[in-house]
Amino acid sequence: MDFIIEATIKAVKDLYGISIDTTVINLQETRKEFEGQVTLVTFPLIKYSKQSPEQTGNEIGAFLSNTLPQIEGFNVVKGFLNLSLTDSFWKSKLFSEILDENFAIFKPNGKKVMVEYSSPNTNKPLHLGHVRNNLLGFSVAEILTAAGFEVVKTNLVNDRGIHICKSMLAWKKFGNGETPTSSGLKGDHLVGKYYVLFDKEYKKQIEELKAIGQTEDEAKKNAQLILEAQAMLQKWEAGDEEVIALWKTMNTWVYEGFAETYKAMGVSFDKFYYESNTYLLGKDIIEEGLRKGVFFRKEDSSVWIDLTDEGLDQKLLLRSDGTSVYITQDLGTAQLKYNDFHMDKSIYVVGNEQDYHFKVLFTILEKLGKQGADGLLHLSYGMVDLPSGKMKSREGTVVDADDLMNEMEQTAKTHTENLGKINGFSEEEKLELYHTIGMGALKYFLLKVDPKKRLLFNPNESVDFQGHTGPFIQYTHARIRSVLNRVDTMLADTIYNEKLDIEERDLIVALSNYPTIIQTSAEGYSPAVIANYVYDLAKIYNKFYHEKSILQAENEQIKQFRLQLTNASGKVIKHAMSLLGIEVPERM
RNA sequence: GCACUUGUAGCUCAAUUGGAUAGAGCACCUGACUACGGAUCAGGAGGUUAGGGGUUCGACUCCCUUCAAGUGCACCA
Repeated sequence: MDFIIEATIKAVKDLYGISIDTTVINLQETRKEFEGQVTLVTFPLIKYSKQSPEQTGNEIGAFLSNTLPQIEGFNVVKGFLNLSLTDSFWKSKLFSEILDENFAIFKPNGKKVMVEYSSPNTNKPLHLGHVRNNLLGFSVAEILTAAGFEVVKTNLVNDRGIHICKSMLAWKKFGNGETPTSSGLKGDHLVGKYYVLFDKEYKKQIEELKAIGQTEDEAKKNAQLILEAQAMLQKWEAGDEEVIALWKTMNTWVYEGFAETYKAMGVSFDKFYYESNTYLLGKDIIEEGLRKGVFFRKEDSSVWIDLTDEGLDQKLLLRSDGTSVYITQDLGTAQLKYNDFHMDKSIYVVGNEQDYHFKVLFTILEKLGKQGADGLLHLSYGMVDLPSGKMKSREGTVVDADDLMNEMEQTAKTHTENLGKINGFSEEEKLELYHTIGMGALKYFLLKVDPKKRLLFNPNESVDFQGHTGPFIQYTHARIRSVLNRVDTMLADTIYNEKLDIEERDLIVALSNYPTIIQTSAEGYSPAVIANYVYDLAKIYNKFYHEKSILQAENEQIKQFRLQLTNASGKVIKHAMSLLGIEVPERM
């Protein structure tokens, strides 16, 4: 709508003799209850016009409809100037933009962005919280790619530390050599089972110690199991062959399990980083910071940074014994990633519980003057809560990712069978469809919510398949395909003499917004923008579909025109859904 | 206690980033042509945008304040 903005600037110049900036021009889509498709808000302009908002609207409206052939009429309601664009404008919008094969395809912008997401621990299987993280990360990567960025998806695997040793130790003590093969358990679930078992046995020991007079804190420190786990960690760090071998074995099980889950979720990565390789990094950055005077050393020789000027605290960066803390290795890893890829932006998809950590991390990197520091972003998302509150693995209230996905497929199966519309599907096709629909429902459910907001998931009320849902949009696509599959000749006519019906025009307007929507969602790193758009689009298409006959249209020209509209809608729906990582079926 | 985030219909979410009479879905009620797929469409009911104050032509949006919920404040990761 740039031409309207330009013309408005000219209008203000010609009418009132003042040059204005584009920023004071506020264009928006006209509300349904009024005539017109584009609305100019006149309030910001009245200080130049020195007229009432109505008067200003009328004067600019008259100017615009006189100078712009695309505008056929206008009306002013309060301070809002509603512009009606001609049919031929909207038709050419459809024929020359929307139906063009390059529609909504952005040229590469030459910028590289890294999206780090997933980043699991290798001591237990993934749960619903991870699912949100993975879907968000993947979708944001798709959206940025569509917006013209070169995207590198990375996964920083937390594969070492005391928690890993806990499952290792429990397996060694109580496992009797159990393996995924021998037990039939998925690798990550098997390892997770021993993590839980460790906790159970550990608690028992704590109780025993308390019974003989130790305090809670003492008991936690002195319990045999935790001492053994700590000893195991030390052995791991010392490179003890036996411990390393066990670690490798169990991690391999976990990776095999994760690979399955990732595949089911439909996410992927370009580069894996492992903390077992990066946990010692960062010490040279400590030296650098000390040299530059950004960090300081206390008498006990621990190293700190003072961030009180930034409204943060003093932060420990290196212990008095010279060993690193968490943020030390994050500093090192940030440097490593930059050295590897030289990206312009680096996005960390991590829950909002780490807001403070990332504020500190980014501030430090900035203070050090690190390259790429200005492109760092914490994509902070809200926790997934159950009606009972937070998920707690130790209390068994986690929603397991694999279980959840299976349930979704089962529900999809039940719905589909009840409707009985898939005659002729092979068993394989059926399974694929159930997966597509079940995951569509789940992904849409999680992605339609603004990332920064917390999300409530009620396992007892299954995710809907009707209304504002993934399957609703998938269904719209399937119906579009069904119509298109019934015609054997589709002409690419670009001449259309009939008057546009409201439903047709509304659809063109919605379709034409798509590139802007991609832009907006990329700028805000928000798949929810796409999700809400594609739902609106599907609704508008369904309205059109219901009101207008396509195959039985009044004449062949109208039929062909509506087929093209249908075709364009199907393509945009499919593309937008793909940005959410959701597939759309041909039939369902 | 301090810091950050959030609070919109009974429930789950929107609101073009300060614009019109705050919109959808679910649930509830009513209706839909012998037509291209009814996982659809149309209509009804449902709101003091947590409360109060302020800025503005205009506030769900910005500022102050009270309340409520969540998260973070380790020589843990």
